[in-house]
Amino acid sequence: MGPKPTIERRTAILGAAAELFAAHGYRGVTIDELGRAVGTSGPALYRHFPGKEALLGEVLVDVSERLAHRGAGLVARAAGPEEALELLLRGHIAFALDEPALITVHDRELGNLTEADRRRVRRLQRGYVETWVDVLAALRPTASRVTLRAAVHAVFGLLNSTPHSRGDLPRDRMAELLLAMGSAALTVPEPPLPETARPSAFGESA
Amino acid sequence: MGPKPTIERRTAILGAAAELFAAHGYRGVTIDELGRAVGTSGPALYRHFPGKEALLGEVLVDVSERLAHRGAGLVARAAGPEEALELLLRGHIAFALDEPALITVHDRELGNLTEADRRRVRRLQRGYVETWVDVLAALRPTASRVTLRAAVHAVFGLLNSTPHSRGDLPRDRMAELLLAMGSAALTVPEPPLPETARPSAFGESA
DNA sequence: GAGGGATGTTAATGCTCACTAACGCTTGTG
DNA sequence: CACAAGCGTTAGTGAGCATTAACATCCCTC
Repeated sequence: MGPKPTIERRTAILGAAAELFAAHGYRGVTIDELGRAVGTSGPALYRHFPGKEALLGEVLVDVSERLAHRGAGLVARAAGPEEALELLLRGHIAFALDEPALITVHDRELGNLTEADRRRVRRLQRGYVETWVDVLAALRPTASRVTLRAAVHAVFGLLNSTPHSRGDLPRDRMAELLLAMGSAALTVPEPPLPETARPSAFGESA
Repeated sequence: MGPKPTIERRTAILGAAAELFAAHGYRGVTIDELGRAVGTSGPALYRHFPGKEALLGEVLVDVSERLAHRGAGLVARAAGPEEALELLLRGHIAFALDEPALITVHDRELGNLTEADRRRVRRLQRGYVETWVDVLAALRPTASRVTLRAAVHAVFGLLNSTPHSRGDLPRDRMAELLLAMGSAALTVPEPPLPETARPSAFGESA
């Protein structure tokens, strides 16, 4: 065997890739930097991965799977939609706060994936979004799924802003804040989520 | 004079740069693509700009200035903080919906700027954020500015998600939705923006 | 204790790309 | 009418970088 357990090296590389891609973008990171980050030099990577694209693919597929699976699991074990929504929010917030690099890469690097990887990631993302939409649909039966989808994406934007924008706020304070803001945004109080224009009280043809 | 009014060409190049940088990232766009997008070929760019970095710089500084100036103007002409906040929200939403490429680039490409340009853009961004924080501080005197800053960044994340996530929702519907969600997020109802832990009723030393 | 596979290392190799050179057309002005 | 400036064009040119080659080492197995 080689100088280091091969599995450790693999995961070390994936971790470094996530960090570096998040910090400088996929295109802004070189193979040599990646190698140096795990204590080897450049081309040693090719003993573990077929290439740079494969690295990004594995990172993105992994994040997407974790989000989608955890999300589905949380909803499954929730008593009702209210609880499910809270669990989804808390779960996503914890993820965003604890793995900022993964969230950043997940948000930005879709475009640098192989066609095949991109399809896989998109499918997983869609599934995750639909999990949220299902829960919301139970809570707001009058809103269209199109609207709910847009709302969910908007809340993801809110929650995922964390890696870039968390100031001096301690982690848990930030988590509370995001939970409060996300809940509030998804349960808009007065004019409920704007729907298709109400049909005129006078019928279709004037 | 040349085949085209030089000013038109300049703005055409900047427009194409914004679109292309938003679509493929700064690093993912070549000078030749940029030229082709405005009907010339590659190096013609250098008749108008000193280089690729300068292009990105001009785009980003311009967006940041427009946001900051418009924001300050809106607040100045508002009657009170409630109205100011609504104007800020509506203004930012209109910008995000009408210039998705600019918002995207503004969000993602800070890291590819010259030191000098980055400083300028950061200063403008800070100013814009402080405009929002000032307004919010008037509305929620008990919240710390640190918390308010975090909340403002989070709402920017929500509003700026539009370019990536707007589904089939028509523009104006989306605008309403974002306004409702943004307002709700910034005026969290029950547990107000979480603040530093309330000092124990029993005093400091147990 | 010899062989072989898994890992690494340092030198190519070859492509992409920002930027520069060298040269041409067009147009407004003396 | 020259002619100079503005604007473009097509060929370099040189750096950066992913990937591959060729060669060394270590450790597990027989």
